[in-house]
Amino acid sequence: MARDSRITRAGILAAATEEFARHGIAGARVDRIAAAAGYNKNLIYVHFGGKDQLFDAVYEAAVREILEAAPFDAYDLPGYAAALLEFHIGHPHLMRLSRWNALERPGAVPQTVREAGEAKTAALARAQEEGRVDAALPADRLLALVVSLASTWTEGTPDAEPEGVAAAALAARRDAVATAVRRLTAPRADRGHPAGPRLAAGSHPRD
Amino acid sequence: MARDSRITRAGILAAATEEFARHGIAGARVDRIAAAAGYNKNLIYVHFGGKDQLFDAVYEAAVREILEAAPFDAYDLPGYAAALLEFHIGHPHLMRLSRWNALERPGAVPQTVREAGEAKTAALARAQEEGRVDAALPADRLLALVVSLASTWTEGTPDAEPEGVAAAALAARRDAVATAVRRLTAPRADRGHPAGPRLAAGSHPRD
DNA sequence: CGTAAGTGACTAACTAGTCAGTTACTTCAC
DNA sequence: GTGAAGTAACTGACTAGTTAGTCACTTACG
Repeated sequence: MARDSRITRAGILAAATEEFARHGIAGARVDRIAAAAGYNKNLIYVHFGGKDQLFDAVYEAAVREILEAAPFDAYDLPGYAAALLEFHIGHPHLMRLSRWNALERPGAVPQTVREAGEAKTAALARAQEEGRVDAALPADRLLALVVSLASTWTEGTPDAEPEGVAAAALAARRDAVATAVRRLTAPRADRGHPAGPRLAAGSHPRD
Repeated sequence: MARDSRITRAGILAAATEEFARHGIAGARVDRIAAAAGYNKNLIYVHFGGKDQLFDAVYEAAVREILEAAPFDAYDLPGYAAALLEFHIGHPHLMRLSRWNALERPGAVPQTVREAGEAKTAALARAQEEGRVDAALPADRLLALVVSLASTWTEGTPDAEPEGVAAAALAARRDAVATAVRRLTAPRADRGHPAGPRLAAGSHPRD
């Protein structure tokens, strides 16, 4: 029997990731996590403090994982979006955890995520200034749209399939996302100066 | 005291919508719904059958509402996306209900949603054949991307604000979405598509 | 007075969290 | 080496509070 607390922590974390991803915070059961990990329930309280703090740990680890797996590249946004989509399809847990967190804890964005977002925005703004990314939209808005495109067909959307998609379909979707991001972000030579505020023609869709 | 069962049903449904939108299925409390509606808990079981079936009723009603509020227009996709975003910002409940449903009941897409999606795809495919929408991507994939763009900054995403956004910020986001959708869907003359592509993008995103 | 609408009290099952006690591993005197 | 002592890891049993769902009964209305 393993008596190393690091191994125990890791085992509980793995079981908790599975449980939280599937059922969310309110739906997760501490007993189920302990049973799946093969440890006594009390260890969860000893090692993590409680259900909520266990979720914190799980989510934090998941965020760190995706930040490593899909590094941001302001000079290749289509590639970045494609990598993001591919990672989400291959690791559905992370997107589910993110969605649960957004729904069950409105406004509770982890520090890690916030910082990473700011760094991405800054890098994107730089790329826009250099003329390598279209500058019609400000960096923060553009980034949100790119990430949104990369989240198509992922868990938590109505278009997500319960089971894995065929490889061919996945490739087609990845290409679709890459195409969409390219059209959204490729610099447009004919458009002139990037500073001009030429948004949606300033019309009034609704009055 | 109202003794009309239709009024009772509506009252319970309204309270349940609020509760389910906020807490999801697992997190919702039947007692809370009954108390908020001002009726005895047992009426929920009499009128709806149980917690799960109550959620079904709530979600079905919400879906019908959004289908009415933001009718699909394959010839004005930027306007459609903008209207969708605006509706979601103004009525956050519906997006939250949709996300809860996707997370807590994987693969359980209501018939209404499925049918509406098929109709939209068909209409979009027609618009592509007519050359009024870019045809580089198949209709179903293109539609998913457009809806995804319209879901940026809505509930259930990390970018959603807990409280209402300022009117100016909302307008900027709506225009950003419209711009992105236009770039994604406007017919491109240089693409060498069989159907003669004509200028479809008018100066107004919505009529 | 018959019936549909509504109520209050109840329960069986569950659930997060606690706690006294046990087990295995390390340290160190001899 | 060896065994006593100390300690971190771990366990089983328990509790107090919740929760979905039920049921016998009452109320209002035509």
